[in-house]
Amino acid sequence: MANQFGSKIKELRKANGLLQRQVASQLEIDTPMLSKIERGERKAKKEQVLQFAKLYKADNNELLTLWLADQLYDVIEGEALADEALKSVTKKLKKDK
Amino acid sequence: MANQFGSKIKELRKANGLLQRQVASQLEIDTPMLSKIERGERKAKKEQVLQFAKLYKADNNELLTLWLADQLYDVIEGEALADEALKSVTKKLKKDK
DNA sequence: CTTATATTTGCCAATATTTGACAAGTCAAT
DNA sequence: ATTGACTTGTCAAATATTGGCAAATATAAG
Repeated sequence: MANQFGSKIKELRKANGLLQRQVASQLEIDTPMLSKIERGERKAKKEQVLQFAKLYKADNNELLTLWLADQLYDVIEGEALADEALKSVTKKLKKDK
Repeated sequence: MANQFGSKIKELRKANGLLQRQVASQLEIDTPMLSKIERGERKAKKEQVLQFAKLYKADNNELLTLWLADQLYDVIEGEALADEALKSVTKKLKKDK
């Protein structure tokens, strides 16, 4: 259930000595929602990812990458052909660029 | 708009000398729906992917891979960090295995 | 153990997205 | 102008996602 992004922002919150209550109010969500985002039960919005980065003095791109990777993972989770598909899309990406 | 899977099954349909009407009835959908799947406007169900493979005497895994890759592509389309995210998830996949 | 605070869980209604179906459209060949 | 193949547009029904609240469960301190 947990995902990379959620684990990361939980860790960052602790490292910054903040409570869910404090962070949640900054993002204008309630603490149950933040709890769910941290545990990967809900997906953060892209805009919120940037807010996390700012609050925690973390790198935008690092968090955005984890956040995107989680979404990719959701697609291939449990798929036998996951790695083939990843190769295929990586290849296509290079081609189009 | 077009995607890899749609283009492939359209090509396979032609190669097998079949009309949308004929294929659609086999899959128990209407021709507008098949048209949309072929053009990437709608997503086929996994079960339908297998039906396509059977009808067109094509390889299950090849079609399933394209179909999955399209879904991955939808996630990263237009994202600046697409390749980073792909790397990240590829890495995670290897690790978990 | 009891209280106080932090986090998590469960649930629900509002909203948004996806779906399947149909009618009408275009296009090419005759 | 008619026919057949395919595409486009629209719609309501089904499904999924969302945000928020109330209640449950931890965690820590006295």
